[in-house]
Amino acid sequence: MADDKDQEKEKGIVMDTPERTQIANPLSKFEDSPVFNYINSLSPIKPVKSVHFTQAFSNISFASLPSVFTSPHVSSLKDSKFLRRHQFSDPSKPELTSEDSKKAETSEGNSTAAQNTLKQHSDFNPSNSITETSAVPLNRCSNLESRKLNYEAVSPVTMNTLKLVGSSALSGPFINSENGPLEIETEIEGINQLHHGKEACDWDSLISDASELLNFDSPSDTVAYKGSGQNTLDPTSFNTSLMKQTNDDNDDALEINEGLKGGTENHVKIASTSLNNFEAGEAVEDTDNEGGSNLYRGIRRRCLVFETLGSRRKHLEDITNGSSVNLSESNQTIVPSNNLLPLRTGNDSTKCILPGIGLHLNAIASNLVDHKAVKHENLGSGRQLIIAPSSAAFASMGSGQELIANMSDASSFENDMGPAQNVAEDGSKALGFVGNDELSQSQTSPRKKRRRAENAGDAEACKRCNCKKSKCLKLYCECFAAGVYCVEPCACHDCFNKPIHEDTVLATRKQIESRNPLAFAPKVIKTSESMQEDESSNTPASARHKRGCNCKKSGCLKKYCECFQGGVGCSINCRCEGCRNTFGRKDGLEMDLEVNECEGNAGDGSLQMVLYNEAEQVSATPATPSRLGRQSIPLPNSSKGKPPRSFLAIGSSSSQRFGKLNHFKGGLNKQLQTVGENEIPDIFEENNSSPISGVKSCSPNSKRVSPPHSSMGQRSSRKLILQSIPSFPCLTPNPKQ
DNA sequence: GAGTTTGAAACT
DNA sequence: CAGTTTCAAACTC
Repeated sequence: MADDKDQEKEKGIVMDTPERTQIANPLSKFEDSPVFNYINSLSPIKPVKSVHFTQAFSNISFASLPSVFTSPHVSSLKDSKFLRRHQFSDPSKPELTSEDSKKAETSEGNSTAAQNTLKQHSDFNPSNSITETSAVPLNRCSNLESRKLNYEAVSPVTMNTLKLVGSSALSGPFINSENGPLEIETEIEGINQLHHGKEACDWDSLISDASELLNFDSPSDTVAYKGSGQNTLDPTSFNTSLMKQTNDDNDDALEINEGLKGGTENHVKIASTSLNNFEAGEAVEDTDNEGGSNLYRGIRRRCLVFETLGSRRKHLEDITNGSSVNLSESNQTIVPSNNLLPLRTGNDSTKCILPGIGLHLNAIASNLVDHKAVKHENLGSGRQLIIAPSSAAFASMGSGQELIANMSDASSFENDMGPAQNVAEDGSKALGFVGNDELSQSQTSPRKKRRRAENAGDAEACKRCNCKKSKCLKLYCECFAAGVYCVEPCACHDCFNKPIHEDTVLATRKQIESRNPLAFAPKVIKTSESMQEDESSNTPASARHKRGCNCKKSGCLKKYCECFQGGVGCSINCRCEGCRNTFGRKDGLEMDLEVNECEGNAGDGSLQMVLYNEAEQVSATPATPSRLGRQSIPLPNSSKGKPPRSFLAIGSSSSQRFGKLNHFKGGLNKQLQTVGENEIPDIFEENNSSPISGVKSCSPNSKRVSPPHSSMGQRSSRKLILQSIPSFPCLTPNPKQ
């Protein structure tokens, strides 16, 4: 324990939680046990140490976590999850260890049990390991946490050399407990809902869907990996495990975290840990070939992002408190360009992608990661990690195709799963983003970047602002408005919309929200359900602009018009003049026509394709821009946890399907962001009862779509699939359209 | 790439 | 709430 404290001290983290002490005793006892000693003797690694560190680390993580949660809304959701996991992990670990000890005691060959477990892991049969991991304790205890704990225990073994006997031992029990994923899923879902429910309540007034969205958002994470089906790995587990590892093996951590220094190490470590997790995930998932795993990773990443954020925050605080850490360094790491470039040599870059992105992106990233054994060596900080994806991650990638190819490869193992498609799609977007980054480095012109991005990604991969006077702290700034930090590709001047200025950003957000509580709410909200409510809209479109447009000259036919930009028809709320919005005029005539057209062409594959693709794009894109590798701005809780619009998905499936008949080419990008986001939830929501049918009918890729549904449809993963599926077509390298 | 247009956001 | 200004994206050349 002394060692632990020392380490903590070194890291500038003071962790003397009661939990720790509590844990400590049992552990020490355990360590003293002959079995433990025996095991230790067998393994070159020193379990005792590891155990201690694990605890310490958990504690550390604990400490850092709270800071993470300071950030509002989206983060809060995930954070909460994350936090929970950690929390549980902490307590559970002791249990686990005790369990292990128990097992060891019971088992004659004390070492045998451990060895067996180790073997299982060491054999590295990904599927096996995964299964085991996933084989969560059936206990309805519904403790994801418990599961997570289990995962934690397992993961370390799998990934690193079996250091933790206890963990390995633990895996044993769970192996048998393989439960239908469904059950687990439900559990998870329930939990998620619980978590999200809180957040949602704030929103409900504005958007009834918001709650769903929220649920969808994070749940999707869970769902995602649930959906993956059998093999569900808990990201957190990886994180924790990795964390442990990092603590245990400073060597490893150090290696990974080269360039990180002293006080920053804690945070950095966390980040790196997450990266490690990815790696681990890779190992496990590589063989897995299931989209779910990817999705799952997405979750992890997301957590990572938040985690990193939190850690970063804390880190900063620590630093300010006199820690040896170089603040500037940490901050700088945020900027991808510096550190990232060196890093990425081909494969490495892929890992960078991981950072908290949307599911799609996550999936992409995960895929990439899976296929590429990457080392996240230079990931200095969480931030870097987060941002890395954009610039660094793809820096190596020459062309979008390349990226896509990679992605497709990665996705290929997903077996025609929607996720794979998503991946590809995302990849293209990401590519665009990447390309932008690349370009950004060489080219200073934002426009150029933008164009490049568009070209490469086909859709604006992410938001890139060009603010000159607003400091990116006003809604003028697209990044800020979208609830994301500006990244390198942005050509903004005097930008304050960066993690470094998180406080400022949050304060500004609060201020703006105080003025307009819905300022950061999605501009396009689903109205399909509310169609009845929203009598103003006769149109079939299910989404409408929140406030409506005020166009005078554009006729609502250009992206100047927010309605058009959002891919939604104008509504009664609009004060536009001469509205000719192809997605639906104020009078709703156009929409009706569109609907008829769509329906009439139901038999026409091409037409359907068009519709579907558009819809897909909508759904897909939204996730990417903000999530694509960019750190989302933690929303102030005070704001009632309104998610950044990018995160808020208020579905409008119908609008997508019908309203998008129009050939909206230029405006898709943003449209996607708002509507698209919305779309997903909507589909999810509306199609819940008969999810697939709706999609299938219009989807050109029905094949791809249907399989996932059918196979996974029973699970909550279905939601995820739906979401991902839509996105696929547009991004695919060779969209039929 | 520069300049113009446009409409949202911010301000009064 | 209305009018004006500011701003940055969208667009055009």
